[in-house]
Amino acid sequence: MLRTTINPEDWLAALDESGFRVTTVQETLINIFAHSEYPLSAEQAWDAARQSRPKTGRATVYRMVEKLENLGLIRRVHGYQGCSRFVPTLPELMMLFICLDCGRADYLDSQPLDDLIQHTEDASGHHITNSRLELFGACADCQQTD
Amino acid sequence: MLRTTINPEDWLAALDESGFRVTTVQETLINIFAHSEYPLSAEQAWDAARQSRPKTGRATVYRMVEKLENLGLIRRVHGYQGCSRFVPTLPELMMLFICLDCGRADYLDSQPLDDLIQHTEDASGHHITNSRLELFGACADCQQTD
DNA sequence: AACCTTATTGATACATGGTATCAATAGCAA
DNA sequence: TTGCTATTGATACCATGTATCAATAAGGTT
Repeated sequence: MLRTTINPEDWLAALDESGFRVTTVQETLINIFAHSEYPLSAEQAWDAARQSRPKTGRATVYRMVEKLENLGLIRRVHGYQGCSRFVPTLPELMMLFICLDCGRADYLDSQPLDDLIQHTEDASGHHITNSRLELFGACADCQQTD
Repeated sequence: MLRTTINPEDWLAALDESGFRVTTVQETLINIFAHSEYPLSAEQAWDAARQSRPKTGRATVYRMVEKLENLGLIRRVHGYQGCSRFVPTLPELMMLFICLDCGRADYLDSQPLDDLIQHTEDASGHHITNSRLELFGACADCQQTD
């Protein structure tokens, strides 16, 4: 399962450029999210953060998750063990596939989705500003091991 | 904005056929959901139910919402004022558009989504069993009144 | 390097949305 | 009508996320 690389440095730079202070909590959480193959909840991120930084506060993690989501660095996964898990965002790869077997996320080129949106705008007359597409099933790897 | 008709009788029949008892709470809630143009939360449905049936319990409404969702009669709308609002399901119309202006839901023919899924399966090797597509923006009506 | 300003943090209390429990009620089949 | 039991309503409870506020620490200034 192919994963385009995510660079934690870029995320810290994005925070810096947005006028936020760069802190150790941020570094910790960014590394956790950027390196996880699986959707993570804020609670899971909190657990992970305290392993390397024990006094990390719970509210802080929730605040950071919100900030990262607002900056578009992570995105929420809906309908997979609730709606409170997040995966890193990969620009240009807005189609998300989650394997219901191994739980890993795969990112797919969004051109088909762009085409679908264009087609739908033409057909319906609605102006579409935002979309969410999530696909679930068995990934190529898990089908072979079944 | 076109809406295919929803028949509450069919919903009651679906409950009956699934082996559930047909009760007055069910009738009340089914009518509420089947006739709403807007995504409704369980809490909103509870408020609506008590107007015609004052002693309706909160837990009962949550249970019914879960049951209707499991039966595929209503579906959850994600990312519109949280993730806890529901709209009636229209078979064959799985593409959901929500107007961020007036809040109404529109249902679109799902053929483009079926095509996208087929294309993605071929391209990625994943087996897709489930999908969620939601589109947001300004509906045709609201664009004219702006 | 020491200082200042203020964004960020951590601890706590709180709010919201949803669930478990269980006695009372009401479908429905005999 | 009766009896069985699914469903309901009231309550207490739990999980997830948020508001508050004093303490801390970024990072610019001197």
